[in-house]
Amino acid sequence: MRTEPVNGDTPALPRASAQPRYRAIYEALRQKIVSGEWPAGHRLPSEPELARTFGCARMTIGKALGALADQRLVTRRRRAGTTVSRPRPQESVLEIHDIEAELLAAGVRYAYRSLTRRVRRANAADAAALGVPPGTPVLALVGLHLADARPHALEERLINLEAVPEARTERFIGISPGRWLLQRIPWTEAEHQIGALSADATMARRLAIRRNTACLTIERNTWREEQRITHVRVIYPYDQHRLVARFRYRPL
Amino acid sequence: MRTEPVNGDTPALPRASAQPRYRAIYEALRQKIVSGEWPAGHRLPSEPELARTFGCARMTIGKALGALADQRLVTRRRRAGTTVSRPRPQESVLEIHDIEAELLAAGVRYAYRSLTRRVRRANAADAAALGVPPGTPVLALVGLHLADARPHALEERLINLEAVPEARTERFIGISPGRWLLQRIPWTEAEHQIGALSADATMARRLAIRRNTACLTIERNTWREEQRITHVRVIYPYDQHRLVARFRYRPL
DNA sequence: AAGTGGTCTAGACCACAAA
DNA sequence: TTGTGGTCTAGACCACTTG
Repeated sequence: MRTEPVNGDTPALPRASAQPRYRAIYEALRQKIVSGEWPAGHRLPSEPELARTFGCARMTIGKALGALADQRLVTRRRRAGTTVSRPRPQESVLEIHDIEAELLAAGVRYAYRSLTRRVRRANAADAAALGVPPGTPVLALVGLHLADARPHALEERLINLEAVPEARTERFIGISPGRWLLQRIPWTEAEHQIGALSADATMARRLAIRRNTACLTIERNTWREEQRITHVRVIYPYDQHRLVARFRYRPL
Repeated sequence: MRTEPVNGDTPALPRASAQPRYRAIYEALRQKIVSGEWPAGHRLPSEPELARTFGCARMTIGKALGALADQRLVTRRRRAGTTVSRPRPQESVLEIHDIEAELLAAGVRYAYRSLTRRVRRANAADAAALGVPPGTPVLALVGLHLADARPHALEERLINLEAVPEARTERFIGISPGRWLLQRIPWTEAEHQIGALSADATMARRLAIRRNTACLTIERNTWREEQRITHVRVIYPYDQHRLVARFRYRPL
């Protein structure tokens, strides 16, 4: 039992480096794993033991181990302890960015040009794509994303007017529907499908490419708390666009 | 100053629900944000204030706010406090899974069939793809991923033999190169490019599809701590495969 | 039954950035 | 200058799970 005035334990650390302590510990443990010194299945020392080793509180160890677990480098179970995970299944993550922001970042002039715009009651295809009952009022848009005035991608979009009634009168001049929606509706869930298709005559004309050119497609369904917001399919000519993503082990 | 025997503060919580306290707080705060009650730019109460509100320690609040920050729902800065972020840029994340695991999960028989296998010194194309100096010994593989004995995807792979010398003698019978590598080399960094192409005559023959069929391609470069491990391009016939991913606000 | 991780507390010091 | 988040501690209770 402690009854001293207690000023606050150790001086919270000398903090020799700018790096937080839990991160230094995280790096040290991670090194043991990626170097192979601790192979898959190896059991790490328990939290109290590591706390003694590193001379810190158990909570600090917990934070470091939690970070390793977040990255699937270790598996943690009560009683069973913390063990090195098997090499992660070949799985990674691709970030899908906003087209406009991406183009602006690349230093090209961006514009969205609306091609068609119709308010209608959802037909069978609309209902299937958007996931709403047939008859639901929807806004159907087709437009072009332009980079330096050249077609960059073709967008086909359905907006659920029950979820976003104010879209009924919006003309989308000078703003893409995606951006317009984002300024109003923060989505909470999204589903993506990435595929490929050969451009048909209409697509080819709109994108100024040859027929049957292989194109990349991204379809995205967006929800806001159970309610369907929008369905969009974006078509990229393959030779003009690639999705790129790079991943490090997350540096915390 | 406390000098009582101190048994450990409150009984660590009645724990009415199975849910940890920080998570309940996280959910409560998140609701304020996604409901619009706290719009973008709104400043949240400070940590000590929230601790009083929720009747818990500041650290518990910090954990909840940290989770919100991880998901970009709020921005945290010293002195400036915690503010609601602007609706997130249209950006999401696509998981790229291991082909074999995916097919097995779908309940189909999986097999890898090696088509060609060559050890050579990297030519210019190899060097560019794999990111090693020309002349570096590489293993070049072409193979098929089979689902229920039908071609599912075509894989073209280069392996850096300086990084993985034991691949020189491996025959990849009954195991795909990807899986073989994973069992040996945990990668720490990867870069992906997703694109589309029209199948040429060779691809079409190997995949048993018609020429010029639009295909989805995934290229992946893999590093281990600065060293290049492998480059792989996988080609999927568009009508047989789509990449799908769904994202909720991460439930913590 | 016992040991592990999961969570929590009350308090503290510090770094940083805004006022 | 000052208030904020970032980190840390020593200790505690609890839930889970395995031996």
